Amino acid sequence: MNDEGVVGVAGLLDRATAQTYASWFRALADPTRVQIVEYLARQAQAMSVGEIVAAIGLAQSTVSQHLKILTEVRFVLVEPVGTARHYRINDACVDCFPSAADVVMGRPAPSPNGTC
Amino acid sequence: MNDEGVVGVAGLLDRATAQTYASWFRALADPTRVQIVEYLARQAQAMSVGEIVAAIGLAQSTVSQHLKILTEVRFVLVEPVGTARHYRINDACVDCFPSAADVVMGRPAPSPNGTC
DNA sequence: ATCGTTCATCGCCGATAGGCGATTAAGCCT
DNA sequence: AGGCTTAATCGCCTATCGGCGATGAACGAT
Repeated sequence: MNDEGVVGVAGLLDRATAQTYASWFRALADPTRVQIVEYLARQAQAMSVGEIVAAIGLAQSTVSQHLKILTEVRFVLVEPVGTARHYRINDACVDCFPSAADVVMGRPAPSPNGTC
Repeated sequence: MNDEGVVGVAGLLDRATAQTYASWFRALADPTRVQIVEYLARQAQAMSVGEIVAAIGLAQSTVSQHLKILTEVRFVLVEPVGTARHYRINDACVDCFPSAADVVMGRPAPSPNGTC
């Protein structure tokens, strides 16, 4: 992303990286989305929208909108199954999102990330 | 926070915890704030608003507003020094924020957190 | 007391977010 | 074809965000 290690000479995090990280954090800036992601992360198999709606307890349109936001940043992946759609966590993000949190907190991530 | 490990029987993350985490993520949902936090995290000593304004390149009122948001979630701590104010990273958050990211991604944090 | 410096706060703006009901679209099944 | 189920999209609402200039408050120095 940047040969200098994502940090410019002035000691400021690369703007593009900051924007990417901010988009990830914004995707989780809502308690409902935090619950959805954490819920999906602990499920062995993918879940339908109906199941997620039942677990969350908000309107179907609302949950669908949250799922759209989560898929746009690829925290969550979709697969159409008949008339339903199965949502599951993106395992790549399970690794690289917490390491982004480390970077922001001043701990350069040692692991080879770039998958996300 | 919850004897069952922050996760209810239905397999949903505790709403209060989700709200707290969401407020943390919302504080970093802007690229400028991501840059400010990462910048402060790599500084040995606290920085004045003027120095941060110079580094960021936005209006003083804008930076001040961002700093207010970051202090409200205690990612950043303030100390008045004469007519200036020195901002620095909250070391406790350096530990507990990435572990919150782990929790959301389905990895229960093993470390004893509760400092934040 | 007055000025200069440093920073927070206010008011305004356009843009975005989050919730909902209603509607549309896409598959399945008779 | 017709109806049923599932889920995305649309439109509307209010609320919050992010940017800015201008103003105000606190302090040090003269």
